[in-house]
Order: sequence, then C-alpha cells, then structure tokens
Amino acid sequence: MPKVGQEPIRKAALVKAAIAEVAQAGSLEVTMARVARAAGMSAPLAHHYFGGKEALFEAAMRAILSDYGAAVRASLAGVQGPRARLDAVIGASFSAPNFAPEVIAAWLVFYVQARERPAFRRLLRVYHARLRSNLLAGLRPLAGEGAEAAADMLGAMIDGQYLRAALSDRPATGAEAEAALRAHLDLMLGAAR
Amino acid sequence: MPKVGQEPIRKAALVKAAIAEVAQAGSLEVTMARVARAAGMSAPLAHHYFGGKEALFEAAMRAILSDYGAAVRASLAGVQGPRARLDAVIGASFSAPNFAPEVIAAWLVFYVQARERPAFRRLLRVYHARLRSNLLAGLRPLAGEGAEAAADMLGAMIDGQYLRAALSDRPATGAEAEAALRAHLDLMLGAAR
DNA sequence: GTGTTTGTTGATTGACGAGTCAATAAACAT
DNA sequence: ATGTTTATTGACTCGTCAATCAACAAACAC
Repeated sequence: MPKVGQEPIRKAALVKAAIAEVAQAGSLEVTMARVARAAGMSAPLAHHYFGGKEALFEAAMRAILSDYGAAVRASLAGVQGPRARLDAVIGASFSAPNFAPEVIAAWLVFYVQARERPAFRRLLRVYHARLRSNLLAGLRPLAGEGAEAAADMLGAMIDGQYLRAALSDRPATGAEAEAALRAHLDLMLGAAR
Repeated sequence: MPKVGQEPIRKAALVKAAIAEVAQAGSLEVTMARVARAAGMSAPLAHHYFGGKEALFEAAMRAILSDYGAAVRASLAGVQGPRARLDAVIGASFSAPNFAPEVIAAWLVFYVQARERPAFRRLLRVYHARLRSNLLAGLRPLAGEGAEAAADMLGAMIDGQYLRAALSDRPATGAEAEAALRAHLDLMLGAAR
C-alpha cells in the first residue's frame, strides 16, 4: 500500500486534525495518538513526519496565521483608498474560513500558550504587527494624529470579538460582529474628520 | 505541628498558588504536586482539601471572578448617574488587582477551557451577564437605542484589552488601556447624543 | 487519660502518553 | 536483480502524574 510522495498530504492532514482536536479539547492536552487517528494514521507516523508534539502544534499555529495572512492579502488585492483597505482587512478577519469556531478556538489556545512558548510568541508577534500595520495604513490618512491609538483599539476589538465568538454556542457567522465593527469605524472616522 | 482551623487558610493558599501556577504555565497542565508545593504543603493535602484537580481549578476560577465582582461592586457603591456608573465599572475592570498579569493569564486559560467544561462555562456566563448588565445600566439613559450594541462592543473591547495585556511583556499597568477605553466611550456617547 | 476529630505526609498504585525500535512493504534507481 | 529510499505500524520503554493508603501527630471532648 505505501505510495510515494505522501509527505505533504500527511502533513497537511495532521495539521488539520491537530487544529480540530485542539479546538475541541480547548487545550494542548491532546494526545499524538488522537490527532494521528483523526488524520487517519498511526501515532508513530505523526512522529515520523513532525518529529514531536511541539513541532506539530507549532506547524498548526503557523498554518492558522498563514491562512489568515493569505486571506487578508487576497482581500486587499486590487483595492485602493484608505477606507476600502480598512474594509478589506475587516472583511477578511471575519470571513467564514477564519471565523470558523474550530479555527478561533485553536487560535485562542495558541494565543494563551504564546506566553510561555517562544516559538508561539514569535508567530503571534507577526500577526499583531501585520494587523496593526494593515490597519494603520488605512487609518493614517483618515484619522491623522489618533491613528495609532485607533489602530490599537480596532485590533483589540477584533481580538475581543474573536474571544467572544469562540465561546458563543450559536454557529456564529461573524456577520454581526463585522457589522458592529464597521459601525464603530464609521464613528471613529466621523469624529476624527 | 498540626494546628486546628487550617482548612480555610490552606484552601486559600492553594487557590492562590493554583492561579499563579496556571498563569505561569499558560494552561491547566500543572501538576497537583506543583501547586501544593507552591502553597507550602504536600500533594495529598491538596487532594484532602479539594478532592481533586478539577475542583481546585474550579475554585480558582470562581475566586478570580468573585474578586472581580467584588471590585466592581465596591467601585459602584455610592456612585450615581449613568456616566459615573460606567466609569466605575471600567475603573474596576482595569484596577491593579484585577489587571495583574498573573490574574489575567489565568483568567484567559479558564476562559478557553469554558468551551468544554460546563462548570467553567457557567461561571463565565455569569461574568458576561453581569458585565453586560452593568454596562447597560449606564448606557441606556445615554445611548438609547444603540445601548445594547454599545454594551456588547464595550464588553468586547474590555476582553480584547485583557487578551492583549496577557501577552504584553511590559508590566502592563492597564492605565493606558483604561484611558483608551474612556476616550472611546466619550466618542460613542458624543455621537449618540 | 481515652477516644474522636482534624491535620499531615511518605510510599505506592495504576493509568496514560510521548517517543523509540524493529520489522515489513511498496516504489524507485541502476 | 539488488540496493536504497520512503511509507507504515505493532510492540515496547520510560517517565509522569492523579489519586489512594496507611500511619503518625496534635488538638479537643469528656
């Protein structure tokens, strides 16, 4: 049965399963065997491909953030004008793939872990920096002086909405959260004018 | 050495140590022995007083939320007028004891766990409901129609600031977060007028 | 002072889980 | 054909940890 060229497929399956299992457990207290089985293989294979639990989970967090980054980039492509840029970033942040409960829950778990694990911390720094600079690029022409503060507050609002979505039992389409955020943005920009 | 009337003292010490250790580990993967030793006693004692890991951690989360609740109540005492009420709630949320990094980190861990553990979930619901109703009491006279949405957004902002504070390496006095939040409140209320 | 309650721990148990190893097998190279 | 690389797993090791037990000691009751 063993075919060749399985590595990327199996790695992807493991990462996907890891995200799902971590989200479900709400912590990294998830056994390798469990993740491996969810990905349709035996435990030693997971070790074979990732070398250890740590590396697998790190890959999982990296995948979440890089998916998010890709979505933002795609949403930003071709768009011009500050306000349109802001809308694009917000739209990507609340779009279905990134706002799925299982993704958010896993994201949160990694977020918490970042306090102690340097690798996670670095990844999170990148996320924060990118979000901030994306928001800032749109805000600076519109909000002038207060742009930095506004960007930090918008970032906190997005994170706060994520946090709350992770806990909601309703299937949480992100749509309301997104609308609320846009309304606030209008408010902030209106006042800065 | 055994004295009498130790129960409340030991329980309090265990809860305090549990919060500190959970915050430091960034997860519930903390051994009973570790917590017990941090609290100055042997592992079996922790079991003796709490019956198990689950119960100890539940007590720890309850302690965090009840401390927070007490701070809000104290801050609210004697205050009158909607805006003053809002300021009191915000002030309590960012006051030193509740905004200490170790408390926030532990809070976050419990928050994430709430997805899966019904006991934690219930406790969190109480927190959310209380915060919301406190904010709403202040907002309704000032913001009218939009009060509900405003309360939800303010709640998300507070949670978002907590989330970010948990990760900051600077000692995080919460003062800036608080100021930013108040500024936004002014903005929201000014626009609703 | 004898008995009960409360406090306390060293030693042990039993389970579980990360990581390793040896073995098997398909694909590929030559 | 033969050797090498890639894929795959069952069985095992070794450590860790929650929970229990048995025992000892101080305080209190009477």
